[in-house]
Amino acid sequence: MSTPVRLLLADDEHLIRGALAALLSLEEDLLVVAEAASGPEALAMARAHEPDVAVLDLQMPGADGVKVATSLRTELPACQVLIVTGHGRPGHLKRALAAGVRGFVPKTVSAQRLAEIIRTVHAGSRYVDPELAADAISAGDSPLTTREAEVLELAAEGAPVAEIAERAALSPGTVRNYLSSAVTKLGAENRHAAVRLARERGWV
Amino acid sequence: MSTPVRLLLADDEHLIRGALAALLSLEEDLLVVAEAASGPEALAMARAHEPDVAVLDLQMPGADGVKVATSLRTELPACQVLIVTGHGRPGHLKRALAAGVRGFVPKTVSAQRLAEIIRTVHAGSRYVDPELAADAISAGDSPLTTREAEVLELAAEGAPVAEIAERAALSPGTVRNYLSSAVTKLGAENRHAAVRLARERGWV
DNA sequence: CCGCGCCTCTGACATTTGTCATGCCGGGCG
DNA sequence: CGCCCGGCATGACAAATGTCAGAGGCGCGG
Repeated sequence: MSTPVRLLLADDEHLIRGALAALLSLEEDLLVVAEAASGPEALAMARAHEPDVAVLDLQMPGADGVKVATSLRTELPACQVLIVTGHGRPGHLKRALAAGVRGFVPKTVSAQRLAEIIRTVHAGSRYVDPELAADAISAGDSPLTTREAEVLELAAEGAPVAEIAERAALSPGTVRNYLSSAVTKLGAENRHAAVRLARERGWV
Repeated sequence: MSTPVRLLLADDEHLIRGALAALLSLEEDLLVVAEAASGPEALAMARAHEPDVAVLDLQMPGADGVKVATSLRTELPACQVLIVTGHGRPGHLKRALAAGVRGFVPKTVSAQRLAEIIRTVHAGSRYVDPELAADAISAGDSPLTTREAEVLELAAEGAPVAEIAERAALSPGTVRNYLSSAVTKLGAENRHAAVRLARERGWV
């Protein structure tokens, strides 16, 4: 155990981040070199400190964990990314993995486990929480086409068809068609239930 | 400082709870005597250990922090309740205060501050995060009547009017009237936007 | 006691949806 | 090359929603 693993912690909740930093610092082979409270800040900190492992919260102001991971992938290829999340939605895991994230764990793990996982990730292996993985597999891939997902996303705010049509530069009729097919594919009662379902599965 | 303040920590995120317990234990006058990961568990722990202060997360499985606080109020009047929350919605604060909660803080505070606030609450004072308080004041009271809120809540899942009517034991026409008046009061485009608004303000 | 606000319902109407059939275009694939 | 799929659109019809007017009952405060 020569040089310690240099960590970047990013989470918008001060309480959590501070507590985490303190706990991880107790581990002799881990060293927290930077902390951030938002996506952009995390990126800046990473550039400045070049950590070995970045522990990112999935939901942060500015840019979410996956977006930050994507940027890091090209800017600091040597830095492994580990995503920590409160409520893990299946789709997020998929997106994260696609972005080159090496680890994905829920906040329900203990600090002990997290430390181990950080070491695992730093060693070059991947680690995905078994339960989240199972969810992701059972949820399967999104059956929605690009446009269907796009329209569904716009519908999420409860906007009427006319507004969605305008914002998506589509005819109102087309919007209704997409909405309709999305609703059918998801087996939902109506567009709003469809939005809920798609959200739950992380497809939007 | 003769006897330490006995604490109950309740949060469904292991990582946070553990980290918090460790950090707060560093304070000489604070002692974590029990931990819980859900509403019911928190209640059981409180009964078993009779803590001086209960630090509860707002969102927990089973029963949320406010519900737990309400129960504690009658069962353990000596136990002061402090609510910690991730995203503080104005309405929640109001509900919490009405339930006899003594403190309400966002997770963005530092552990240091939290320790101080715990002491404040234990001493019998109240503490509410200034920013959340400002939000709550500017958001004002809910303009919705009991039934309007009730119906809106049922509508939140995207259920059709017929189902809402059945679940609320009302006639479909009445449901539509309530929905309509709620939508007007909130200045929303339609029921779904109304649900979003009411949620943001913590009125549902 | 009277009025007011809330709860409840009905009926009617305009508008917004959901659903379906149908058509055109363009890109990939056997 | 021909076919199918996805994107895009129209038109038409049925069903769900939003909006209004009106009306009876109940409880509370002036």
